[in-house]
Amino acid sequence: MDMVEIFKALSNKSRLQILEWLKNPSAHFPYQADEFADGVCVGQIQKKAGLTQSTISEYLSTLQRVGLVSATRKGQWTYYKRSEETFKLLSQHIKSAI
Amino acid sequence: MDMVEIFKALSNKSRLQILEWLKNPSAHFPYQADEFADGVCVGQIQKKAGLTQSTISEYLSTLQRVGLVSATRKGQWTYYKRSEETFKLLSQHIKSAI
DNA sequence: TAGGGATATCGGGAAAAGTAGATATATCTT
DNA sequence: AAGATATATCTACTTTTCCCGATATCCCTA
Repeated sequence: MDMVEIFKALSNKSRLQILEWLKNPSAHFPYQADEFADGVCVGQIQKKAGLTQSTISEYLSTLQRVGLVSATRKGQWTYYKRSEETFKLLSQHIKSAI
Repeated sequence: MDMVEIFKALSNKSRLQILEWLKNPSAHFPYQADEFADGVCVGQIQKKAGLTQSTISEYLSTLQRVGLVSATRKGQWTYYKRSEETFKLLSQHIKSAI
């Protein structure tokens, strides 16, 4: 875990917001039959965030690079969901190491 | 707790390092009779970090602004120490809210 | 009260991050 | 194979961060 990079990724209102939405997708995004098993696609997140497509795509890739979310490609869509394990480790790390 | 600002403060190698040192001052700084009751003074931190005095002073003030450390002025020295409560809250917040 | 030491603040140049528009790529549909 | 749709990447501009040197402020002691 590169702490500096993780904290950088978290140092942004929009990215934090996205992570919160992804914590409970059904509360924040339109109905999906699969109950968001793979997460939420870029377009939905973009619509809700109100930033451009390219910005959101980059933000998600930033979050993925540091391990806070994972991506699954399904056809023309890429679904992103939280990597809860990373959050757990991060929380522990803050308690023990930092 | 302004999460974005806290994460920004943590998004820097040197500041993270300082926080780690302050976690156990006697392991990282010269002997002090008071067992670091008020923390460590700016000069000691600066010497160890190898950055300029102005940079360290600013870094410490950044950490203080977001509540990660507290400062105590004693004569011409300012001692900084960790605010453990903030770390606890942060760790919890990451688990529950983000 | 003058000098000196410790810390804080100010001003700036280089590097990185924030964000957009344009374009490329991948995939689906017909 | 062509067009439409979803996402990723590239380029560029603006804002912020990283540090520094210089200077100001605070406090101690002779």
